[in-house]
Amino acid sequence: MYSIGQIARRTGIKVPTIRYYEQMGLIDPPGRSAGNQRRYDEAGLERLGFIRHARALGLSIDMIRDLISLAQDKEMPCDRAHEIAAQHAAHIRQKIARLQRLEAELTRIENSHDSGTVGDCHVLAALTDHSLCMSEH
Amino acid sequence: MYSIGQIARRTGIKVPTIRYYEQMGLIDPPGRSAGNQRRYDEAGLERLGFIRHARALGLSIDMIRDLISLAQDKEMPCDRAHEIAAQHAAHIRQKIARLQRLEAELTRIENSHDSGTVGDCHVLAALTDHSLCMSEH
DNA sequence: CTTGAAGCTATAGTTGCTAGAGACATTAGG
DNA sequence: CCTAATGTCTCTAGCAACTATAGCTTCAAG
Ligand SMILES: [Zn+2]
Ligand SMILES: [Zn+2]
Ligand SMILES: [Zn+2]
Ligand SMILES: [Zn+2]
Repeated sequence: MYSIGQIARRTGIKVPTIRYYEQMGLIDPPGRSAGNQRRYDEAGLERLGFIRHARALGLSIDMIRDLISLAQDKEMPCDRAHEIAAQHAAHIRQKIARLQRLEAELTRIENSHDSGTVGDCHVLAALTDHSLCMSEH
Repeated sequence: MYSIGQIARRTGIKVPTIRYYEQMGLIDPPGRSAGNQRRYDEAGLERLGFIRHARALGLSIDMIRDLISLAQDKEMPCDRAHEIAAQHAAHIRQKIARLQRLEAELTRIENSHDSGTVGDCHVLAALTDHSLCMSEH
């Protein structure tokens, strides 16, 4: 039996975050000590490890809840898990593409040197005026 | 004189967002009609255009507020503007790098095929266990 | 002068936590 | 066994940058 602090140390998830995950329904409410403190078993530890890794990979709380519920029955087909992963990967790729467009514009803006006063600052002009941009973003 | 709705249409910023920007101190509170409705002039329109483009480039409200205040005096040196832009570009580059690491892992996970049941799903296993990952993320 | 669209304020919800307050529980040392 | 230090409890509020709703007032066209 682990206290919430021990679980926090072992998983690297902060104590309030663990309570938050419980509130969000990602973990089953654990048993309690005589004094009403949470006591976790190995299953709880494992579950939190899963959540930690899934969050580190960028999955949302909702996706994680779905994955957990469909992982309950080992006999079920896992298509939905693949679907969630693919959907998330697509989302990440979109984000990357958008950020790369921003990065290109920002690099261009960064490299435009000027006389050094606000009045004719190329950086400020470029931030103001999208028509100076080379692409959409 | 433009109403808030006209400004919204011209800038592509939603009406509640314009009011929010006013509350955040990004735009000077505009004059009001006899019936207490906001009335904007060209300066207000231009300011909102600046905010819109800066937000589209990913700058935070705080950065934008700083840029606006330092752009007030045309005679001042613009070093700080360059600094803010560079700082933001660096931040975007960091984000891209992190997302690319995630993307690599997710692609690997996506491409791992399996028998199709939850019990031995490679996707679920990979999401659970970081030791199956090829890199940090 | 009426009516429907647009505007007003204030409040709450979104996401994924994080930080505090104030009270109670546990544990290690003496 | 007692005490002090640390840990844990619940509840509430805050972050960023909006978005949505409710209930009301104002505007502009016909
Ligand atoms: Zn400059
Ligand atoms: Zn642009
Ligand atoms: Zn599978
Ligand atoms: Zn991993």
